[in-house]
Amino acid sequence: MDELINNTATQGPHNHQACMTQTLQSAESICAEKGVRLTVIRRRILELICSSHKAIGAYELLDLFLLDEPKAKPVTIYRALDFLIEVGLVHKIESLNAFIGCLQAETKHQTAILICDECKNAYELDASSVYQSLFAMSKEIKFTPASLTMELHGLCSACSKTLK
Amino acid sequence: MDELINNTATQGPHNHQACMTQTLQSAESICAEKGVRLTVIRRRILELICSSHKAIGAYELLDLFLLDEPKAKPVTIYRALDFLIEVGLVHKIESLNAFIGCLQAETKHQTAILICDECKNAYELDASSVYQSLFAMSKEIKFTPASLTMELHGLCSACSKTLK
DNA sequence: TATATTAATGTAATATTATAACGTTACAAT
DNA sequence: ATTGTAACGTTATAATATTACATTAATATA
Repeated sequence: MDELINNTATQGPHNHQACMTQTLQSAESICAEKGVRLTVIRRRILELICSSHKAIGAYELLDLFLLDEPKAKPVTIYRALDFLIEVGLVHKIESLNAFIGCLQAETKHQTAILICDECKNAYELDASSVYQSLFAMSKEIKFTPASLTMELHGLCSACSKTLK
Repeated sequence: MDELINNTATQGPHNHQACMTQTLQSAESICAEKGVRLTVIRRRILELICSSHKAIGAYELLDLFLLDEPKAKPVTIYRALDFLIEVGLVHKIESLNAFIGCLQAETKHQTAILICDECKNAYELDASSVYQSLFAMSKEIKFTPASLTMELHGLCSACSKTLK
């Protein structure tokens, strides 16, 4: 059944330090398993992305990364992002040109991204059923589906209340 | 029931001149009804976008527009695009930073965009059922949905055959 | 009809996002 | 140790999009 992925984050404050530690450990083992290299740079960029659940832009990321590595250039960030996206550790939010960490990179998943336009937090919702139905619809008209981008903008629970 | 919108375009060659004429006439009446102005510039940009079913970038559009208006600047294009999108005559494809004309702007619609990665033609599929189900899922976790971006990449019928 | 008001456009500059090209270094496999 | 490949450094630039402010056109109102 479809369900929310990073539910701790949506349900209010969570232990973010633990969340990050877990994400990074998971990233290590995923890369080990795939035989790809989570270098110091890549790991650091992932860490920066995962330091919150807000979507972050490449140049914001660069600004943060520059604090460690004063000579870093945009391409350093984009290369790391390409890698992290390829491996499935990060998602790009196309409607924002920004990036979020993936909290369930181990498992093959078909998710919709929920973006709060107020606080900018982004969540992933498992939407397999929706994928299936859209893929089926497209196949009916002989379209061969490859990849689906699904981004739902709106207000998260907390922000909905605040703005009431 | 969900169904393909611009099916003539997916099913093979269609009378594109008629398709465009109809789209532009429809645009005129939509703007009249809404009490907004489809100026010469806006109409021309819409015409350029609708001259094919391929997604077109803002600067490609500018190159075409410059043939008429040699002094045009990027902002001219973006302003027209903002207007056309606002009115619902054009959609932005976020995953391509490109634009397509909307073939059913009269009727309120909830569509997925199908993008052929080979020929770049883009279609709209009515996906109300998918919208409903995703909106419902998001509400279950107290997320207040506002707008949904759904872009399915793959291969259209014609290109699937060709590449076989 | 004159005038005020708002919407649209002109023009220049610049911000933001992303990639290309090419050299160098680090790592891994023989 | 040598060699091939992957990662990174460095510079430059491409591609996408917006801001700011002046001017003109359209519409509304006196």
